[in-house]
Amino acid sequence: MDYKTYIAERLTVEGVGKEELREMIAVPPDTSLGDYALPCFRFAKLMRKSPALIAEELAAGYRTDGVVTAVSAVNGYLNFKIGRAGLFKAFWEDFTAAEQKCGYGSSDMGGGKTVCIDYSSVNIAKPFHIGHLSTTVLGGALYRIFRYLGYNVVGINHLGDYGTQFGKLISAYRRWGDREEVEKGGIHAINDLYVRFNSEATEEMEAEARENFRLIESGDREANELFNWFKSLTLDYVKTIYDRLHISFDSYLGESFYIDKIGPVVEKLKEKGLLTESRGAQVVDLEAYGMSPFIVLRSDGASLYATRDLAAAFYRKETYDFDKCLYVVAYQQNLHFKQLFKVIELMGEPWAKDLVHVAYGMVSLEDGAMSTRKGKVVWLEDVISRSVEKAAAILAEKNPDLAGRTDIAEQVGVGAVIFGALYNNKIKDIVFSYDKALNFDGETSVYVQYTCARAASVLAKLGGVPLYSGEEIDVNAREFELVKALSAFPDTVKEAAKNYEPSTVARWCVDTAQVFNKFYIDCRIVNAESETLRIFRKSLTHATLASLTAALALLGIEVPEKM
RNA sequence: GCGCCGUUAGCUCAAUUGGAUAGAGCGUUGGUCUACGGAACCAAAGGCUAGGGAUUCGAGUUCCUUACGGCGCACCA
Repeated sequence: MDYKTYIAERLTVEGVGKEELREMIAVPPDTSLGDYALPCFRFAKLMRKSPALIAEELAAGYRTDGVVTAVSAVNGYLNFKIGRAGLFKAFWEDFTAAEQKCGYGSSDMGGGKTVCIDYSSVNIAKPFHIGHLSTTVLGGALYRIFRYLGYNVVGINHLGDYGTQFGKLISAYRRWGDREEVEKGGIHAINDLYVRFNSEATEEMEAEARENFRLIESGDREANELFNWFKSLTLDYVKTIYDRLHISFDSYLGESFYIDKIGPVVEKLKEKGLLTESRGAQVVDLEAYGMSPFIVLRSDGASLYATRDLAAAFYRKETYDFDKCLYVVAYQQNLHFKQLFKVIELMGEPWAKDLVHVAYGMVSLEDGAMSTRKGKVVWLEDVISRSVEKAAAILAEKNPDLAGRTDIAEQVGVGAVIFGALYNNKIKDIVFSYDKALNFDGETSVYVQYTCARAASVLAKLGGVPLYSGEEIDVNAREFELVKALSAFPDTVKEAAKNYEPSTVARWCVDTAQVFNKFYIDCRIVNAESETLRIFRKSLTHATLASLTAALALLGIEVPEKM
């Protein structure tokens, strides 16, 4: 049991539930005040007494024991001191119990409920640029975090595989393309053709492109052969990147899949009387909600991206009966999702409230916005390979005799790219620079991995020493800090899920690594002063390594044993 | 013009969702190894939390307002 729960269960405040009390318990800014604290100000109105008096009365009424050894009332705060002896015991029980299930910090709070996560969602024929990194690693991290909390998770790559751009691509290929060149150059060769078409296109060529797209739709064999070839080249390409980033999906159903599912949804909109005609298009009027109309069908009768999203939402609800459906998409599309969710709500679907737009910030370059058409882009595979090259170079210098250097460089280099994208609040905009992306110093995954390697190295030296088995121990300040940091991990994972914010986990990794390094500097582990202490510190080191490894794994980052 | 988001140390960012003296990293300056990995650790300097108002025991956090920046606002995705 964790300390917050322990304290809450032994407190009685009239009119306040145990769960609410637990939520209110905070960690004081200074350990000398106490280890946990309950601010009593909120009770003042209810009880018609001053917070200071309430805190004093609660302090007087609290029975201390071996776990909570002292309570004190200071300025309206009720402060609790946790007994240093026996402190580790409680943590260790939690830790080992969880280790035997799915790992420390895991939980069954999801109860098998389903969460759909729409993320990464690549466009056919377009290479990955740095702007795609956020949705990919954010989605991947949320996927693993929810799974760790006992949810059934469905990862969906909503492929952009429908639209006139594919007609353009076919036109471009037929004009300038060459089978061998495309096979050799892969997706970048395709992209070059597309870029060229956009810069050289005349009215005539645009018309031809529209015709080519119509051919794809109507099932023309040659057009579809070409399109499917582009599609498979794209999927092969993105899978190599997903493999390196440790990302996977349960579904690759793209926009084209929903074309024949649009009809019934449009019918339903009609039935509900939501569809009106405006400027020749079929729309849902959202003026009453301060939004522009949601266009369902264009004036030529064709569907739009929004229509396919609508059909996809219904399909997902029917197929997976999700408890939540997340869309990990940049905030650029705030309005689109607000409209989409509102339309579903207006259709009378109660699950409209379970749709969540997980919005994140935009990436730009130091000299402005990226532009594929202008060729002003940073490709993701370049960033990854430069990061891995840098890791390899440092490894060759610092640890030239290390076995398996190639794999370790991959773990370190790729980890740095992922971690960099997950460390800050997702809503923040990012100005990409290689300097920052390839930074291995300070608050980085490299620091955390290095800390793990240190821990692993110590553990290797302690092979024969048993793990902790319940002895009473005096815990010093450094050790205590570490136990406290480790104890915070389960709540950290839950908070990350609640706010759809993996950075919470990334922050915890760095904080905990810092605390461990201080402990490591100040406390002898291998040559501890006594056997009891050696067992205890080994166990603490073991728990740190296991927790950090689990936390990084949630983010998609591996931990090398040596580096 | 309207809407949404952002603004915290020189730079990049945190802040337990309204709590006690706003914390880290980078950079700068100065230190620490005859102990387990120096990709480490310690210390110093650096803040009117963009400006102004309001709410209350208490505001970086909530509300109003101004400024600056980003994004969006009808048949692209």
